[in-house]
Amino acid sequence: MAVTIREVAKRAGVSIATVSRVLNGSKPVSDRLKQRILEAVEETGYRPNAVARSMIQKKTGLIGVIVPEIANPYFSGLVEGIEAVANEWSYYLMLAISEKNAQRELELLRIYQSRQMDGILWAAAQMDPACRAEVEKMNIPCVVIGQRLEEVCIPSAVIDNRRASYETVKHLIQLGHQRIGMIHGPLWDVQSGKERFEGYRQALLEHGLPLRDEWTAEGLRFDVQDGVKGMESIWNQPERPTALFCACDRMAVGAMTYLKERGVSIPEELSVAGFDDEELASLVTPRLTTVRHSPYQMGYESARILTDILRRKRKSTSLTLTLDYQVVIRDSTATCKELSQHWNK
Amino acid sequence: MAVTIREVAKRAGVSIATVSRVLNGSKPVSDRLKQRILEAVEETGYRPNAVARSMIQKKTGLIGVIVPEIANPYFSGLVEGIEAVANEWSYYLMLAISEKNAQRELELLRIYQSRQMDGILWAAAQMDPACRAEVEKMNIPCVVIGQRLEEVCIPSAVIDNRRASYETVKHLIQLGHQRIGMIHGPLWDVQSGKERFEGYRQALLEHGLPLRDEWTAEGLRFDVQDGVKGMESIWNQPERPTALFCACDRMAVGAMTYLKERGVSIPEELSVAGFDDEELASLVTPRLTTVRHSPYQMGYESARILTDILRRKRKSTSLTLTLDYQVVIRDSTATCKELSQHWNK
DNA sequence: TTGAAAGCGCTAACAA
DNA sequence: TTGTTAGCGCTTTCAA
Repeated sequence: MAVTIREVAKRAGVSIATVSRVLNGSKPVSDRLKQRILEAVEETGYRPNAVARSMIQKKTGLIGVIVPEIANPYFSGLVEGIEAVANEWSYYLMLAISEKNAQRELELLRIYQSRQMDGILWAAAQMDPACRAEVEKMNIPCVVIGQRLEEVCIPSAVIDNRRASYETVKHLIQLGHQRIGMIHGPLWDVQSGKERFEGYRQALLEHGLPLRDEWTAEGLRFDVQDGVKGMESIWNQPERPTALFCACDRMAVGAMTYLKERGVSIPEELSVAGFDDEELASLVTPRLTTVRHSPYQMGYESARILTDILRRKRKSTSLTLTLDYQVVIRDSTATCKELSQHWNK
Repeated sequence: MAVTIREVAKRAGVSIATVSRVLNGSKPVSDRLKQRILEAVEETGYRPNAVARSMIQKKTGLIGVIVPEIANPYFSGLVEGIEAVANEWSYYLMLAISEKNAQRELELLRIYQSRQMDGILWAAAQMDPACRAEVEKMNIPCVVIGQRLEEVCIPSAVIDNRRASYETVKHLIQLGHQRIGMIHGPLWDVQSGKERFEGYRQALLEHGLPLRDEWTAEGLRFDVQDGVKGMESIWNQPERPTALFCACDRMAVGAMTYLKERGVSIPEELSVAGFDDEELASLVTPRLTTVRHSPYQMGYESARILTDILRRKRKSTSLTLTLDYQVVIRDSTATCKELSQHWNK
């Protein structure tokens, strides 16, 4: 049996209320008793039961975090940013992984309600109707990360994936590329899948360039292997693109790996651009042109919004915080060879 | 105010005990009442208060996890492995980051006791005496990850870092290298710092090779920058090593980056080996020789030990689980040039 | 099969 | 300044 406040009180010869007051500094207690109580605490190794306290105070000091996965620098960076804010305001985190499974996400939202989280941070890959309904009717403040939710009264933090993709593809176009392919993610993934693809699509359309199925490939897991496979299918087309945009750096690196193994030189024969600017991007050869954004900052800002709400510094109403990004041009993209040959004529 | 069991009971016209019995299936309840209660639950959107339940049952179903950092593939892999086990046995996780700060680790151990964790998983970078004392006297089962604790009665999971380093350096020696340097981590980091350095040291000594200060460098953060700086100081020595062992892949990649920028070819002019085999290792050029081990498995196995203890399938006594590793030879290490020249004479 | 009532360990209102 | 006591929301005896 763990030591309780009763035992400490008995040992110090005071009432449990006095012990509580000393430990919480909630009311003045004479130095003499304080001394005795502190000694009794020390002797018994008493640790106040935070569960009992939560029960009375109707708050747990806990923030529930839901991420699709964690062994991915994007989400681990996110969690790190969240942890920084939690630490700052003395909140503690519960962490669960949804595996991008809507059923599981719903279950987790319910479990976090049951467990009386003070707030919830939810990095949602998609936005399932049942989950959305749950979040809307739930009476725990929740910030959704990576999903715009303007129609409902839930704050969220995102980056403008579509615009970032658009700009990256535009960079390729400005280098003279006319045949631009893409390895994209699953389109049900609203943020990194759909929006990034749409930005690509829009850039091509607006510049009157062809959007050809043979030059696009879908990867389901945003990993290196997706990039290898995607590149293989694209590279085996009779007519090849001169530039490739990938929905994430890992896909881009996979594509580069495929090409390197075949002695295709980058960017001479194919320009490649990625997205995310993870550490990897500047370590591969050639260094990857990509979109830099900060998952840490995303986590930090989302958690700030949540703690602001919890501290009643802010209302829990609709709000979409759009964070910055930056297209970082490195060595994997270059002027289109065909174009320069054209000039040389 | 959130809905309580009282409200559900009133609505269904039964006692709160009956509601509890239906929701927990703890005792038989007539179908008629069961029906009414389930409806009332549905109508009110009642979510049982898990905090109140924990209070009575004296268990929370929570596992407290402490890691030094999370935006690092080693620890995020670890957490993923832990999560898999937690999920399997319906435990939930609390996650906190210690930033390798012993003071903070102690605080976290106490907070987790206060918060009534059923068990604790602690990835300790060092082993501070105060923390060790806390863990020993604590009456919550704890598994320490990455620290051998045979003297105390605490289970732990580790890999044999010293032996893995030894073997990697031996691989370099077998390639004919006689002048072998190392970029190591801080020596207070028992696992990745001290043990890996000792393995290197032992290999040199046993083979009668020189251990020279000018060929070793210490990095404090196990990052790419540590590798760049370390390589710089080593490469600027009048006499240079022909091979380099690094305490982690990032350091190795940093060293390679430094050399590449100076047009030094790897492995011709310098063989480089790393440790960890993170994804990065097989994506850089040349692909890195390194030590493969699995943080996921480490997390999984540690969590298994803990859940076994919690399910009373295992006693909470001393036990050190040593996981496997494997030296993966790739393209960044090759026969010592000086040796082959020697042969060619 | 059901209900009444006694706590779990603590905080906070009320009394002294 | 200190102690007494009433719960927080639930599970689990015990009795009916």
